[in-house]
Amino acid sequence: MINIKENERLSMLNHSCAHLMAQAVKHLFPEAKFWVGPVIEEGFYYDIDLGDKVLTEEDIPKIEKEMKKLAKDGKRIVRHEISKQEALEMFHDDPYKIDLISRMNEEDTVISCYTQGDFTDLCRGPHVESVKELKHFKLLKFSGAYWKGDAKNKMLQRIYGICFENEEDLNKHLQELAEAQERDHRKIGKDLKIFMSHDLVGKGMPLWLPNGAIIRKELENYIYKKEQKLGYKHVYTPCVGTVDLYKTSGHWDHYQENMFPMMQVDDEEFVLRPMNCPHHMLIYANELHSYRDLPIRIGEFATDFRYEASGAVKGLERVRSMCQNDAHLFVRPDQIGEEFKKVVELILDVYKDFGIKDYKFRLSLRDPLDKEKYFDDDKMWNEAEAKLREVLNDLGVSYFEAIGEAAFYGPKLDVEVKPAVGPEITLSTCQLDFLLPRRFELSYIDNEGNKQTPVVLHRAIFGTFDRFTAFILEETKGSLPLWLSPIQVNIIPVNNEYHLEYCENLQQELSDYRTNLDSRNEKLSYKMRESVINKNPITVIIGQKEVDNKTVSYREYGSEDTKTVTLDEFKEMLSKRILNKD
RNA sequence: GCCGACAUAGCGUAAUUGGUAGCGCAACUGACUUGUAAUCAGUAGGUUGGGGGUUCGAUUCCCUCUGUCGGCACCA
Repeated sequence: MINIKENERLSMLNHSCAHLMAQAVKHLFPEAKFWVGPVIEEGFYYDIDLGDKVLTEEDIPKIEKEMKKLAKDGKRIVRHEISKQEALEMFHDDPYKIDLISRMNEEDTVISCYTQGDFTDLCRGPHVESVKELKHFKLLKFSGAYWKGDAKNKMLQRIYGICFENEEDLNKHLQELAEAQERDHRKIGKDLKIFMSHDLVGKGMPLWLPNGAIIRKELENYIYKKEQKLGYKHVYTPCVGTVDLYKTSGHWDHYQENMFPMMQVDDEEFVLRPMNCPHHMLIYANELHSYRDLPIRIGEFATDFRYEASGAVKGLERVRSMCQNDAHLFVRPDQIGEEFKKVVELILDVYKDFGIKDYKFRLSLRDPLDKEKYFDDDKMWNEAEAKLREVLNDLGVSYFEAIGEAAFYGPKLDVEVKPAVGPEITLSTCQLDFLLPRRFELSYIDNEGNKQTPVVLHRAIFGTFDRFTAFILEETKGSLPLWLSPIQVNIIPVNNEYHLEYCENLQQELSDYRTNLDSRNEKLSYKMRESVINKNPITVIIGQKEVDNKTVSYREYGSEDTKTVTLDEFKEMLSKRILNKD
């Protein structure tokens, strides 16, 4: 999918198109006042205050029509540079522009505006020469958006659109958007019977169907083995904890609103756990540790519950009950670099196995001005952030920094990916934490017999099994690799009367694999169609030829060729592909 | 949570300017016994998401709840 922002010409086109849209909106709704209209990866948007007018579905084509009309008039787009005083006068009746202008620094900012016909907008530019260049656009969606991105502010109306150089590019893009809907994990999850939900169970509480359960189990086995080899110790801990547990960790203060409400039982107070760090901290504290024992790596496939905002819930991607591929690494300060490196290497190793290539590392830092969210200890933060940066630079991975994205207890490295529909999500994470070990008074004994506080790395490779499954369904368009596929081999006899017995024996021979024998009284082409629709990776066809020659004929998903091999060759092919995560 | 839209059989959909709903696939029964993306015939399946209101009459109009979708905000 094209990134408009990365292309200079398209950026200019889209930004100009935002102005054209604003002009059209102003014509149709003269009371409109405009906030900002930036270019984004997906095109452009404009945030607009329309007073009491609420945009409807019917308004969008009207705006588009007006835009086309304006583009046809072909007015030139003219830049003026003005002083701050002039700008304040020019936009005196527009509180949004006044807000923007008054925050501009007169000395080092040139204030410019652009005029096209009867419409002038405050803007840095640059723009195309004339509105007549803006002919191949589409308004895509509209919604509410808080002024300045702050939920405490008034909600403005936002219209999204995209503009291209020519009609072919536009149509191609619209086609791609339609195709993205097809790979949405919610659609695939329904079609392939991977998960469901039900009103009676509740929002954001997916039910994993048998096919989904197989995928999840395979993922669990896969990562469990990897973690075992890396010295992780796996544990099981309860899904509830006392309120005091989370008061100790600090989560209660920070996330109470996003936890399921407290349960009072007799004189005790419990919550469904939203994360597992406190439980793991206490497991660490259960023993006295020598500096020689560290690092200690405690892992768990842990079900957590978070009362996510109703508007945030989405398929398996953002849920209220989830299972984390969680682990906490208790390390000495001198081990941070090495352990962190191992986690990043594990992430890269896993992504390679899954063929995930399109991701970004984000170094998530605190916002030093946000004293409310972030634990107030500059020394600790500076140390942690410097350490993390150092580790990343040593590793040589490219990353970008994001202020205000850290956890309350420390900075983190997040891996960001783009789902078929919607904004980027975090898949994997590794977080550096100097705070919780202090809160839980964790310690180890150093080589001089003194108590020291360990450092904790919180990490999740898959993130949650839920989200990872969602992502992998979209990556593969539901055509899962053999090792993950709920049904690995679908066997179709040409004729039940003559070939079924051979098929049954074959199924016996393949008992190490997940097979299905389709013995319904239907035509081969009918069953083949279904096998393809279900995205079975391998469909075996057994007819008289195979029975006579004692062979196996099979077709792979996405191919129309049939290969015929001996049973041994077939088994070897299966085991090889599964081993290679092919 | 906020703004907006939507909710018809297991799934995908049609229709009703207010007179209680059709179709395709799937399911079931029977026939057909099949060589690589749909064999034929028949049967059954709906409180039109829940509740309330307006009305002689509501699936259609209004309110409300729940859920879904697109964004915004949030995301330990």
